[in-house]
Amino acid sequence: MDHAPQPAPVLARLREGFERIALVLRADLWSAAGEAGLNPTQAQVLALLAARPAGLRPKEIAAHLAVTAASMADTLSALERKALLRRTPDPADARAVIARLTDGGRDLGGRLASAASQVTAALAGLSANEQADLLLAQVKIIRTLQQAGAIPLQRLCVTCRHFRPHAHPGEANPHHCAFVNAAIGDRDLRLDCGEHEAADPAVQAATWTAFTG
Amino acid sequence: MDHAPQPAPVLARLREGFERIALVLRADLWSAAGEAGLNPTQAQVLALLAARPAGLRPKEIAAHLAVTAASMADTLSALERKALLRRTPDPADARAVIARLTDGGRDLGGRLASAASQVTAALAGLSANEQADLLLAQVKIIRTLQQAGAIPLQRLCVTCRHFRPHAHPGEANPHHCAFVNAAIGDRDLRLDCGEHEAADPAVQAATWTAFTG
DNA sequence: GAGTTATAATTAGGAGTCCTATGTTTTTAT
DNA sequence: ATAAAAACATAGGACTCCTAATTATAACTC
Repeated sequence: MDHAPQPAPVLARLREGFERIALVLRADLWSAAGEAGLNPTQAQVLALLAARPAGLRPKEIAAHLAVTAASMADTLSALERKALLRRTPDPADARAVIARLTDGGRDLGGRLASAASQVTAALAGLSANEQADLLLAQVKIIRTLQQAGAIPLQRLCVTCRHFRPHAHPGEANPHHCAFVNAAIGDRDLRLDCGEHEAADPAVQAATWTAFTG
Repeated sequence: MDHAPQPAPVLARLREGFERIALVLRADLWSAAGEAGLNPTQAQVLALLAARPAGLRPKEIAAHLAVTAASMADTLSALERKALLRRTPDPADARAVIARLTDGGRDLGGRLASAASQVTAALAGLSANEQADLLLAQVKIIRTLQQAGAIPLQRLCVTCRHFRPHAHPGEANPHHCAFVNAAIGDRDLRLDCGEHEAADPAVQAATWTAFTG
């Protein structure tokens, strides 16, 4: 009869795994940002806005990074001081503001978004199939989080009106993106596509069924 | 001829996925910690030490959480002020100190480690197979990070001298843990086992080959 | 064994995140 | 028209997190 300590349930261990990896991501961010004279939060804002040429409102940025709007105001002021970002009035709403990167900010943000990372290096050790499965799992998790309201709307292929799941059954790249008019596979799925256009809720549900079915 | 923007390579998108999930983890940590009057860093220390009854040195804690020893001294002082932690001299080294949780700290740390989380809820939406595959991918990533020196030594099954990969070939739980003397499957792999004892490097390599091969 | 170098921890000083609460302005609802 | 709601900013405060310097001990080197 064994009396081993009770192992944590699998869900808790999976969360633990994400937490371990998250710590490395944060460390990577510190080193990449530090070289540019920034801190992690500033770097995250830059990387986010580099993918959003039209800019975002402070409130939206705060939601994406899971901080309050007041905290984000601090960070935006810091970035504005460094001439990496500009806040301009929103013509559509006189209360609001749009935060956009300056040319320098866009440069730096792009570099940060594609900076080398120890996590990226570790991911390279997985096989192509493992990478595809992992991306698929991430898409499922992120979609669930989005549906639960835990994160703002994400620009995922699987919620996009251009996405046609299993349009090419049996082939290596079974899905299709009507925007680029090309066949794509699981490993090509995007998490933040600049061309994303949200499909109708009903269409999204049907797409999801077809995608996972 | 299409001129769509170049999609980020799959490794960058996988990292992006981890970053999204990491943000939710951080938000979860804020809410769980906030109810206890703590902040995320303090909560992480508590959760880490709750699994280490023997305590850890400040330097080790700092390495686990990827901050400097100086920063960790701040946090340990804060926790000591709240009577959740005590620092005692290390008998083996008069320069050093051992940080251990008080009874109250252990209580709280245990509760934080198993607190509800939006990520856990999202993970519940994956099938049992997907969960096992995801855990397996995490183990591979974490082991690679460990080997690269990006994170301190982790107490993984796959580096433990009690672990016998594929000791029961063909069965649902093919592996075996000699410590608890029980068959275990991929979904039972632990990331921070209290009973972990590191195997010899040569044995670790052989175990890994047998495990993945 | 004496002297040098390395290590563990902390403190000091400063920048900056991040919170809650409050205030200001504009929009929307009644 | 008035009230309620929303977007942003500021104020005040706790605390993280960094680098650099300090103290004490340990571990080498000759």
